[in-house]
Amino acid sequence: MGKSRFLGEFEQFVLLAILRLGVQAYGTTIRQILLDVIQRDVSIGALYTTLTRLEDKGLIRSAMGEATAERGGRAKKYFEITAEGKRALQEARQSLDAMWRDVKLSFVGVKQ
Amino acid sequence: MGKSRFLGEFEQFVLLAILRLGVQAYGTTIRQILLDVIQRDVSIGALYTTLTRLEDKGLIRSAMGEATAERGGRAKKYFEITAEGKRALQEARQSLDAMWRDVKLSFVGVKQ
DNA sequence: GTAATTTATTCTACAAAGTAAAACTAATAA
DNA sequence: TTATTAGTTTTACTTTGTAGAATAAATTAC
Repeated sequence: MGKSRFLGEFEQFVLLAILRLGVQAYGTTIRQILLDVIQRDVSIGALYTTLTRLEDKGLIRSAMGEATAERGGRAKKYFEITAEGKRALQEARQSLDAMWRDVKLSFVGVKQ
Repeated sequence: MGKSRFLGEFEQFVLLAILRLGVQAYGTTIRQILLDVIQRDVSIGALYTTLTRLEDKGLIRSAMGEATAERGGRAKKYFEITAEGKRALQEARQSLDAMWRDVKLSFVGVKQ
């Protein structure tokens, strides 16, 4: 079992992107979600590096799609989050929530 | 001005710790908050490295306290967050919120 | 049937952030 | 004048973040 390290911020974003894409999460769509939702324009190579690492840690798993492409192009590699991945994501969120709790009150000078 | 990079997760935690400590944020107290609130036990050296980097990026500023210690020991270095630091923190939060939005609904199998 | 074209993944290399351990500093107390 | 105490800096290394180029495997157009 993966030595319970912490999730990096980008790793969290990627996990969340996979979750919201559901069954059709693969390189290009994940990258697009990141761009659409948080305007984060990351190179596709950078994204795959993170995907590989997340899989090595057991936080996601992947499966190659059938080679039934219509308009040319290589087969897609689909990703989904594992139970451990969900757990890691929840933990990261809980920590951040805990740190933010009460802080908002004293956080003057910046509109929320 | 600091080339608007993204905040790492630990950097966010440190900024939040400083915010909630208010006027008495310095090495030891920041470390203690991290331990109390999110059970993150980081070495003091690691913390200072991050503090230094945050200051270099203009997200916090520091000031040495008067040498009026009572029971021996060196003067404290107090930290406070800058306007830019608050902004960066807000942005990081907004991105994470945006990515989490709607995800909760499809997030079955893990108690929230 | 082979050379584009298209869609996608993998590799390589480096920068930035996370982290610990040891060294150092500057006070007070014995 | 040497401990002791409370605190900060330095050094060194691991992990994450990131881009760009290379590669792969399909389809389509001569």
